[in-house]
Amino acid sequence: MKTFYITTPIYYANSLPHLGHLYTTLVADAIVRHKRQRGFDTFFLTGTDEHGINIQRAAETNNRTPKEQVDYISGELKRMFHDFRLDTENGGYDIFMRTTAPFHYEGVTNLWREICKNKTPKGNSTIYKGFYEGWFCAPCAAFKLEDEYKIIEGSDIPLCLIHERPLDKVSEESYFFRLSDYDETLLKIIEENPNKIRPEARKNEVVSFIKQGLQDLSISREKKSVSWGIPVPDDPNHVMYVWLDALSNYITAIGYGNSEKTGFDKYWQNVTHLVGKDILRFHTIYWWSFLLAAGLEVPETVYAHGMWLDAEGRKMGKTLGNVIEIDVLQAHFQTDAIRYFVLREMVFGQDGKFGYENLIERANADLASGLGNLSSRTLTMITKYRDSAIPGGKISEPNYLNAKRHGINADEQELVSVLAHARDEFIRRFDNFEFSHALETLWNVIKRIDTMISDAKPWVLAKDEENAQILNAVLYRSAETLRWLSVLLYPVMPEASAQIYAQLGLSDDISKINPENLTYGELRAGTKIGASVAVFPRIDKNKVMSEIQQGQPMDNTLSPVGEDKKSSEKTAANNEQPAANEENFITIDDFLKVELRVGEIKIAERIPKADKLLRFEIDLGEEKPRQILAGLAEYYEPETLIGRKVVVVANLKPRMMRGLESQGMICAASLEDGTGENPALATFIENVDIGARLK
RNA sequence: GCCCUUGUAGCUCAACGGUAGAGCGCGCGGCUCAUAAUCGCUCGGUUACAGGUUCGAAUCCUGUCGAGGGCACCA
Repeated sequence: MKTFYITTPIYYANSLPHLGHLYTTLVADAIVRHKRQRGFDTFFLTGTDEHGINIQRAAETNNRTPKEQVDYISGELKRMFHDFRLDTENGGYDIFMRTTAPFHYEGVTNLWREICKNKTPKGNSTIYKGFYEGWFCAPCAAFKLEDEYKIIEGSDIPLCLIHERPLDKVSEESYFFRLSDYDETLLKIIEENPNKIRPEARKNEVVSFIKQGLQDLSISREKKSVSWGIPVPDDPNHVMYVWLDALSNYITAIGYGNSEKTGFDKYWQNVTHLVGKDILRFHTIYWWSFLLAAGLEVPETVYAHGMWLDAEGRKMGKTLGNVIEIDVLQAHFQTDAIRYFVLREMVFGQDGKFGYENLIERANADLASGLGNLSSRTLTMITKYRDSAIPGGKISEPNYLNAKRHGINADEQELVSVLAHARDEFIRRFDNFEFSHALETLWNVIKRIDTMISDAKPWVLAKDEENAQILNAVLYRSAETLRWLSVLLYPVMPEASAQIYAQLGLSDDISKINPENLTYGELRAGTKIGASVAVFPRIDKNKVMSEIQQGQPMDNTLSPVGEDKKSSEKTAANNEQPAANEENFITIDDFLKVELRVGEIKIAERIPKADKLLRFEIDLGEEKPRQILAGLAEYYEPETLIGRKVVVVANLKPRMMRGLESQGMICAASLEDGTGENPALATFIENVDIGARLK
């Protein structure tokens, strides 16, 4: 039996679930369901990467232990996957991998030992001890990466973003992986197997990266600087660092180096790694080299997909406030509509645009008006004209001419070949990760059947008993097409397809029907159809959009201070629509809904790795100071703000940013179009009491 | 700075050396089985700009302008 193993990246457990996590897992889910239908023996992995300095830091920030932190995040991810029916219970992933699992420790330890035993392609030792040099911040007790320090002009010594003090150049003992010996081997593999890295443009980037020359890779840290990790075998003063630990999950999960899990021999030889384009290099150059060093095969396919941008094509970001919120999707849209949208809208491998409005338009046009309506009109006619039983589809010779007069080809071969061709094309495209095109071919079929119905006019045929056979044929062809579509679309829309299938009166488990074996005519005449219910209810765009906007005022009405120019423009433009026929005024009641209060900044500090956000604790005269995040880091030094009295929007719905809850917003002045001076915090000339309300 | 991709209808994209097309939106007409659905027709493009190669260029080449991406230890 052919096997198929697919993985998503294991998501780093320092931030809450977002669209990126959902998207990749959802695509993998669709692919694996398709392969299962086709009879492949499949395995589907997703999970969390739970070690490293960033987890330690996230844990500290949230007053948790690292273990509590990763339990929390992986729990949230699992909850999201469950909500979107991507978990095992709902026929989704086979394993939710966690790098803190004991079997993973065992597996990685054995992988390390195995790598050590071998030589590189150039005959050198694979792992050696050396010194890792980096910029170290003593108060943080940590090495700083490029985005965690800044270099002031005229100085060579970078400053820590948190402590604003110069970093020390420190070297630390570290194990190194001799990546530099693998360049030729990697290039050879890629050249001989050009489809292993896709899409092609990304493959070329990897190739040119390798050709620049590879440096050896530090694969451990001293325990005193990074404690949260897997110990290096036989050297307890070191823990393994990020990539070796994380990447190897793909094999430990199927039993490499441990006896708890099984399936390595079966599954590893045909694995597809789905990754975001931002981590492609690690999944090719690093990962393949580790595998080669351990004497293992490199993956069959590594596919780098694009990123979701907002409706205007800008990157999504917390500070921009243009993020697609998972709970909004969950609250307002059918899971199947979301699945369809992401697979149809993004040409896989390129970036795609995601806006709630686009989602609604797609769902209404393609699902409600397209597939849903075809299903509805077909089933209704069968109920009405044929007493809810599927009629026979054959047209006998005496009726040939009559059929032709009604625009119907008596020979069903034409439709048979249309369906077969669409099916083949769909499968081919799907296998080739061209989901958008795959779906398009099926929608051409829908269009064709809609046209057939309009041409034949069943409501006219029904009036004359002489046309009974022609009417039967029209209804049968439409119903049979729906059966095919249900089977083909199952991986994309598991629930809706099953519903349509059931409404046709069929009771098989659609997830087990191989679309390759679909045969025209297998829908049996006489089958009693089930109750017809709208599978894709039409979405009231104005209503849903206004609900979404009300639900998250911060995202759509108030732009956080100090933001991107275009963002303010677009935000303003969007808001004109709902209020288009109103005067551009609000009432005093509207204004009083906004609770503006005076607060004193008690704590102001930078957030690691966030270049725009500052974290504040602000006293509003309440029991405890509030934690508020604001995008001011580019304009103010946090220390200078402590003690300052500012205007705070006190009743803004709290929201998570960078894993921290922001319980309000600080008011600052800036031009709508973002030109001019930096944003200025609103303050008072006279002395004011903390907690006083502005009105 | 170096390298790569890209610029086609209002929007999203297809045509990859041979008459520029599709979907959505807009406008008109038809139909009533259907979720204001569906069917037909119309409107709509100096293919960013300027040169060049060619019998013929959206397509190949050069340049200009615009957009996006890659250039290592962060998932």
